[in-house]
Amino acid sequence: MSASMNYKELSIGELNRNKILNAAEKEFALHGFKGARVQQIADRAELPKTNVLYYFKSKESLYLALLEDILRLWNSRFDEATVGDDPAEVLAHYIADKMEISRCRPDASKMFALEIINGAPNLNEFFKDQHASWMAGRVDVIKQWIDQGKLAPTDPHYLLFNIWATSQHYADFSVQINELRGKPMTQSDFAEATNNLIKLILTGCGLTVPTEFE
Amino acid sequence: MSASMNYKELSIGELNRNKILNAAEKEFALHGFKGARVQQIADRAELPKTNVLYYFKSKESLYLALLEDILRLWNSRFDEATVGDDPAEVLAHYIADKMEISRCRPDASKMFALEIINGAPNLNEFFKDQHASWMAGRVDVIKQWIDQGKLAPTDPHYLLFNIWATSQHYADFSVQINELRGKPMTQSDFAEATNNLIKLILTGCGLTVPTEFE
DNA sequence: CAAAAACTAGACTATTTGGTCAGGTTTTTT
DNA sequence: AAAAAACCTGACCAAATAGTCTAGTTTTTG
Repeated sequence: MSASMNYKELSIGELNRNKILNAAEKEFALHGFKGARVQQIADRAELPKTNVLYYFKSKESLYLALLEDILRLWNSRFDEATVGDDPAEVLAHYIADKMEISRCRPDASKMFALEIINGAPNLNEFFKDQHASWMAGRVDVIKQWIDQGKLAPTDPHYLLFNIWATSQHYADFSVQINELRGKPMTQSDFAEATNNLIKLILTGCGLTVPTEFE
Repeated sequence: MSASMNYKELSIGELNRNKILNAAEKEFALHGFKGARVQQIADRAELPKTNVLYYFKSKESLYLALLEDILRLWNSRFDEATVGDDPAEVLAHYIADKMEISRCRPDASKMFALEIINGAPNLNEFFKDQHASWMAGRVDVIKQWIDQGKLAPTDPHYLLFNIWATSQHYADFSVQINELRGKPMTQSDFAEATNNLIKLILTGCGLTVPTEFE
């Protein structure tokens, strides 16, 4: 991007790159890496296929660029929580953040789900190590909360898995959810589901739901 | 299968069909319908590709045969529960059954997950209607339990979604779970996770965990 | 305004893919 | 044992696919 450009306007390149990334996210979310077709990404982006391969040198590099973007979504306030924080506040906000991602970025969630289901062939060791050490840190904080009697004794791993599973389900399984509810989830349905989930998890941990999520 | 055959021995055809179905379940679970390759299914089944297409006339019909098998897995005792039953017993067993599927048939669970994430293009209207009416019936029973004060008030839809999400997560995201735990889930880990989950869900519904799951 | 850089895109290619065919062998039935 | 049915498989084939090449046009820069 040229330096003379103000914040409003994007160069043609930036614009097309965004179009392609958006289209690719949808296609990869629908069909996974192997199943997605460059031509269909191009069609969705309303560009010739050659143009897609001009901006991203291969299907794989496009996929990887997207995956990197998506991994950044996972960052949250919970990352910096310490034993001094209030677990009810921290966990409630963490759950709410996760639900917000499911509502606003369902395709990102689906793409990540497919990557994991497929055996995570594109998540490199750096990311895995980073993720594992994040986990270790969070497990540690939760254990300390339990030791201090702030939280009912429970396995911290399972607690986190349950939070991820339930929140991501609203994105990954949205087709089934909409079919069974008979109507799509509105923003206020999401708010209701979020409070419901916070209540379930927090109650299950012996915590009181913060008033803002009641 | 010929009538003269005893229960022990399978005809060549039955044997090969099983080999193919097992191999295909793995491949479809890894790559989805579009991403799976007939050649790789054949390799995994240790048969020539032509042989796969001898038993199943196309990749699609193989996929559909498998999907039909998998949908039968979803049947459970909960299907026939009525308002007269004990919700704690019924839900605890339902959760335990779901966890057992995740442990024993992870690839079936993954294949189903991919089908839903991909927009359920192969689930026909008959199945969807059947599923929707199952849901309506179960929602009804749960509502009656709530009306009778057997269960804390909660949205029955979200309750079921949460049960599915958490239990299926152990199959669908097993790669991530194993990576973060640093070791694979053993059978007794599953038993522990099951009891943990039952406690979470039941406590969240104001129920007491049946002693067999404590 | 001229040169350079960025962008566009049709034609093409090498490879992969699902699927067919034809001519076999083996197993089952009568 | 003969006929029929079931099973096997190498050789193909047409379509689809990721990616290249080349010859442009447009935009940016000095």
